[in-house]
Amino acid sequence: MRRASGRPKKKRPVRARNPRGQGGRLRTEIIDAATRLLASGGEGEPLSLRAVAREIGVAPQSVYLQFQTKSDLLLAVVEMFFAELQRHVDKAKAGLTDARARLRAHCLAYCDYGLSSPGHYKLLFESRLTSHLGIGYRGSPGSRVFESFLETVRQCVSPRISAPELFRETVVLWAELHGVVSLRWSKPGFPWPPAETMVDRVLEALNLQ
Amino acid sequence: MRRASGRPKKKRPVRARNPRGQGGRLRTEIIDAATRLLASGGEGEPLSLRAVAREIGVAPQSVYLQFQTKSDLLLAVVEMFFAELQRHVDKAKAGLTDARARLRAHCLAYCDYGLSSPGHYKLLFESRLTSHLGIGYRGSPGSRVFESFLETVRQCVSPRISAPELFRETVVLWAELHGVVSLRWSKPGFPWPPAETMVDRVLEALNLQ
DNA sequence: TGTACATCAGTGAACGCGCGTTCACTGATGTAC
DNA sequence: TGTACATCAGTGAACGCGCGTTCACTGATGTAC
Repeated sequence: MRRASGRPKKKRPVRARNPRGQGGRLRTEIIDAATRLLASGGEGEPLSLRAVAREIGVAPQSVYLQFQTKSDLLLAVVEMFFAELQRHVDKAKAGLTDARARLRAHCLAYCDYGLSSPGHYKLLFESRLTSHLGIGYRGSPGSRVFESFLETVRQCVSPRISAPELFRETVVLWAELHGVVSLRWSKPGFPWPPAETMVDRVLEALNLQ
Repeated sequence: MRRASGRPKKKRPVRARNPRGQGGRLRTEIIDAATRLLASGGEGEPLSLRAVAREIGVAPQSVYLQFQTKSDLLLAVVEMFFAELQRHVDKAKAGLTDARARLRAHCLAYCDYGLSSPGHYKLLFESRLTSHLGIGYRGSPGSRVFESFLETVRQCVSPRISAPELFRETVVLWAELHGVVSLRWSKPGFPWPPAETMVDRVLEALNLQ
């Protein structure tokens, strides 16, 4: 995914403009470029609108034809990433029927997403950019992801458990998963046990395995 | 801690230069200013050398009299913050003798540090700035903090536990604490249960309470 | 005791950079008549 | 079938900003003789 040249000197790669009536394609190109940049520039640098334009070979102003501001672009990217995460998790569970196997697959896939796409994960769950983008809980781009996680946990616990208890168990588990991913990127020099080991231990401790 | 004026327009507040021979005082002033800026500008903005100079009322170049580069300044700040975190945790445990009470106090103090000083916590445990500052494990500014945590956990488990098992239990617990703090800042709109509730649940699950 | 000099804590001015954003413009393509 | 015109997908050029860093300089204070 990383560009061949260390520094892109060429400002204007060849790029045919979209056919008349297809200007909206640029929107997808922009989001894709942002995705690529965040995936490759794994160091965690913040995304710049100009870098996205450069990546596509378009003038910086052209981004404004599709997004009102940089924040709007980021919001669109975040929505894409949450959908991506959801697909990743769903795929991992596909075919599994045992509730506990499904939960374990869900947890491991969540970690895998964070560990293989740090740029994407950090934008979703660490960035100051997204915490003030209006992403709260109800109806937020991430809420579907959380709700599917909660349902997956529900299948592993007693049906007589109270809603707050289920919620608490889910959130405690989520915090562990986030810690596994986030700390690993924060302290790469630390002798981390495999993510799988940590996930299995917490599932066992919470009596979910 | 927040500055009275929204935007500091005045570029040159009155400031007496340090007496001859005391130029090194500026070093402390710089670190203090960085501490203040990170504490108040809680939004999570990255620290700039020029902002630090502005905060003290000194020219940007003056920082170079005390630090070779911005990274050196950051390293000094990080060391300060780790020491600060250690003091915070030690203070919470002071006077407690029961091993499990001490561990619980340690965990709650860790969360409290992260929740009350997000700027400091994020620099220590979320920033791209520090993960490449040469902060690994052995001998790193943060290793003392981890080792004291590991010792505190050790007092709560069977003396026959193996070293890798103890290490794993400690790391799993740490990941949970980090998740509790980090996710809360990342998703302020989410209906989080109290940090204490989550800490107590994971301690119970890990049979440490 | 007076003075030349070294030392020290800083500053003035500038460098080149990338950033988000705005305004006026271009040039190809389709459409109305 | 030809042509004037509207629409559309973009660009040229510039704005003001803050950033890390460098180089040459200043002016007060202490010290050697």
